[in-house]
Amino acid sequence: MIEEKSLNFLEEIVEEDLKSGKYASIHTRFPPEPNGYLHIGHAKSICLNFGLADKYGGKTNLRFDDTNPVTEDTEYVDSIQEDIAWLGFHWDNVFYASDYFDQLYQFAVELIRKGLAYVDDSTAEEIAASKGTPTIPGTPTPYRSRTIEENLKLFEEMKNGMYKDGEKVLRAKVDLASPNMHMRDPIMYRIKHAHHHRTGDKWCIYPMYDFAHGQSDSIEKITHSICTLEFEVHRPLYDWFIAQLNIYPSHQYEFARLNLNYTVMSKRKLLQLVNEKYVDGWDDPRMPTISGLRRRGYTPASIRNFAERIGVQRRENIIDVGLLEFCVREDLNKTALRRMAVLDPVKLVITNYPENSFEELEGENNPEAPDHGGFRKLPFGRELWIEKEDFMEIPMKKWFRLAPGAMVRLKNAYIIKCEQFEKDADGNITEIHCTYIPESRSGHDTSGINVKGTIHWVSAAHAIKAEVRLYDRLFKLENPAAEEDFKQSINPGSLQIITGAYLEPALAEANQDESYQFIRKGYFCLDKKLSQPGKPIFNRTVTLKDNWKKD
RNA sequence: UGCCCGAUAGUAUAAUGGUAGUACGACAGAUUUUGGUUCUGUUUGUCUUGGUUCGAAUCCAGGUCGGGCAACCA
Repeated sequence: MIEEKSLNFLEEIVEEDLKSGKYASIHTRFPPEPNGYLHIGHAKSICLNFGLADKYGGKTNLRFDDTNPVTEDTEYVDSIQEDIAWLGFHWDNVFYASDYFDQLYQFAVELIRKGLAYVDDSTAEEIAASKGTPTIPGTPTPYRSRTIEENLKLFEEMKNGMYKDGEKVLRAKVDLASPNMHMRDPIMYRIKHAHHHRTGDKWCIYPMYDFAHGQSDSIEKITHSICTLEFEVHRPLYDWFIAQLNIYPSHQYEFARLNLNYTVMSKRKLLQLVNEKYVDGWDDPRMPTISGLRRRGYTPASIRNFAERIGVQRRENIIDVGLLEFCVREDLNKTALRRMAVLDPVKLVITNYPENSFEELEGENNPEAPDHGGFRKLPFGRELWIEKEDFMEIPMKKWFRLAPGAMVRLKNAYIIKCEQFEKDADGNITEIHCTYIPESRSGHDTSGINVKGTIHWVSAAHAIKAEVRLYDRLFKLENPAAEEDFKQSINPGSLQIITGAYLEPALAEANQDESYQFIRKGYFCLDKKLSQPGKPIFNRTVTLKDNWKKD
């Protein structure tokens, strides 16, 4: 039987609107402000907006909400488009709120003509004071009663640059006593003599969010304008402007934004991490940005699947990063090529294997793929590198790996037995001596010996050296944003750089578009920014799930 | 304090007046040449108090708790 997947509340609304004939088709939009890079929270919104349109045969616009030239930049415009495309979504149009500045100005004039807007000369402090408090109604400023003619003249003078920043604003005349603070004569336009990344110096007045967003939606005939919960109180204003202007009635719906534990999700905080060099940039692999996740090795499919699994609701939530990690493991397990890499090496000598003699073994590329994904060559010899942590001088209970006298399987090779080991003056293990069982070669094992443990290795004579970067969560606390200073909870060990890792030779042909599972260690990919031909740098995307419980 | 929104296992998310289900996690077992994958099983939940009803997670009322709103930010 086929279980029908239940709809989220927005899908229900859309289906109802389509069924009732309210709309023949739907049109959504994704409206980022180009003042920072997109993060995983935006990915949720992108998947929602584009996903809704895809599912119901509608369209989605990308619209840059660029009404504040002081914080916005084309660098962000470019990165945003790159990230959305990388996630696998296609927009119907790219628009900018600034495309509508002329139209918006006309809308404002129209409201002035209707007596629904006025120029206010008060300072920001005076306006704030006159708005009252949630429990005390606001009071009009002396400018509220200006005539329509005067307002028309002053607003045009504002546009023509006759006033300095902050000298005047245009306000909507709504209701100073409204219990909703956003209805107490909100500011529509402010003066900013600032260069805009698209309109240059054409304008010195810029519309506020409340007088740009809904109007832009309406101009584009957006049917379902989906935003996050904090804009809920703006909805009456959104509807008011549309009603007073009598323009296309777009409707706003709100959902709860994504929160992830052990990270921060505000552009302001992420910008701080970048500016104050706590990270390498917006695309640092520890950042929750889309570009960071991409550099880390996350796949578009894993992020889309994550967005699907977390769902859409109106209640506040904090998602466990473990779910994101699950999604990327699930995806990479199916596709990543298996390779061997020793991150923390110790020499292993097979004393009964001839010196200066090598043989070529084979290893499957991916046990999950049809025909094992093919095989790659694996040179084997007398001297190998293995992981330090795979040897214990005094083994603990349930230890399956190497220890004096113990036997393990070398992955895709032979069973070996540990005969002795050498230590330096400080007690560090420097060399392990084993004997191998010639009849135990993988695929041709006639030894009849069964071992519990299998470890990875690389031939010392053939290994290539590489830098490997291991990442941990950027913050020590589940909810760093709740702290007085979120930077206090930065995890000092979030990046571990290993310069002397040994990789199997097949990894010399590693390419940037592929993910690799370093057997028993995790999923890795080349760092697209720092890796050089001949000097590879690998990023750990995520560890393998570790069910082994010591003790 | 005024207005708005929300509350289902540890975390998310279903059940749309009729058996509280699913995923992740955790725990146990099977399989395994990755202590991976896969498979099986176990565990844990309707914020509270009333009301309506044959029947309430769902509808109503009061309470509790959490979030949002008083930027010339979005």
